[in-house]
Amino acid sequence: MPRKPAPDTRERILDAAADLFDRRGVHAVGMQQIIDELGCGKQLLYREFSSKDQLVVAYLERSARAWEQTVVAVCAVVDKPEDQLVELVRTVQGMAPNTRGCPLRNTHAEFPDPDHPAHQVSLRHFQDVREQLRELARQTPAADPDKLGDRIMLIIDGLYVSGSTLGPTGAAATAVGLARDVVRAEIAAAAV
Amino acid sequence: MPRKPAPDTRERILDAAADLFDRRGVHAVGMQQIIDELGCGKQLLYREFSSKDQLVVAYLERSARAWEQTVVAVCAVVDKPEDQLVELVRTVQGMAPNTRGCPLRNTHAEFPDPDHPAHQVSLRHFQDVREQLRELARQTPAADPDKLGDRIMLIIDGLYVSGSTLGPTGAAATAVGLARDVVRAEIAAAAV
DNA sequence: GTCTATACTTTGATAGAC
DNA sequence: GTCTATCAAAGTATAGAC
Repeated sequence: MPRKPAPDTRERILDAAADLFDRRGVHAVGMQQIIDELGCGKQLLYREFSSKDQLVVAYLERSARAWEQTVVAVCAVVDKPEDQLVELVRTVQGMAPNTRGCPLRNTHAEFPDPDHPAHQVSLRHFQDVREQLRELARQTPAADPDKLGDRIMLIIDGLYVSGSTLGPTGAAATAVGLARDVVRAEIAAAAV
Repeated sequence: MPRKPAPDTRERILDAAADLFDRRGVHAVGMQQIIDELGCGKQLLYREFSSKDQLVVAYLERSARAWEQTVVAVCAVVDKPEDQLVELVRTVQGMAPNTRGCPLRNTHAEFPDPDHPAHQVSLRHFQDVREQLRELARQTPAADPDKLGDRIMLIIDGLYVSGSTLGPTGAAATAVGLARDVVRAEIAAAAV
């Protein structure tokens, strides 16, 4: 084992934790497993995250940030807002099949207690995403932007679920086409 | 009080278990809680279900049966297959907001291990539903029935997720309208 | 002093015995 | 129906390596 400067301890812990949480679920992963995976001591983990709940919250916030970055990346590559919406769906379609679904959705399902911080953080994320998609839709010439944003969100939610269970050839395969149709229809309705 | 005839023991146990599982999640509910809810002895429960896993499987199979009955009920009330698809979405929209989402989806998220019986039962259900929706779509004059069935499934999945998190005024509010548009578009495409 | 590794305490669950 | 064996996991504390 090399020396331990460990300035990026937090990130390394989150890397290991996220990998395990994503694959096996939060409840199924014990703190000891994360420690074993890291090859570090218990002290270090509990120094950074004083409880499992806090670790889970950090994991969720990080997953939420990853989504933000996805949106930023898509918007940087694609010009028109209407194409950005479709491209977002395509991006999710590319990711979902290899995973167990959206980390935030899965963790939300694992923590039904409304008082639990993990529940609150994920719920907040869903509200943010909805507003974000509506905002994006408002930049298109859609007749009803809020409706369009909500429909894209519905498609993304369904895509995550279908894609992670039935795989890329399941119902998820139709998501991008559906998104395109939805965007087109809403813009056509405005042109009348 | 009459002696123990208990022909419906299984159902009574499942009633109590389903109620708790639906509201708090499977992992969060202990066998003792179910027993307390029933007011019965532990023996009785373990006589019917020799382990928690078996109880969970029975709970899932029962939830799957409930879905089948929903489909049957909708098909009995509504005539045309194209209307049946839309009505199914409307039915889910009516149920989802008061619940924590689809019991099968939630439990699936709680048991990521592919070897776990709960995982397998729920996965099987998703495959069945997909085939069922495609079959229904084949009875419509849709241009591409399989695509139509898949899109309805995607909408239902998204609806369950959105409806149970953001509530009936969230993105879920657009689901029925979207389903109607999708059905119409697919039938219009066939008329060309 | 900082990090690893391990032992220990407490809690809560399944499951079976009486 | 209560009582108990067993086990796993969250945290805490401590002993020891660099």
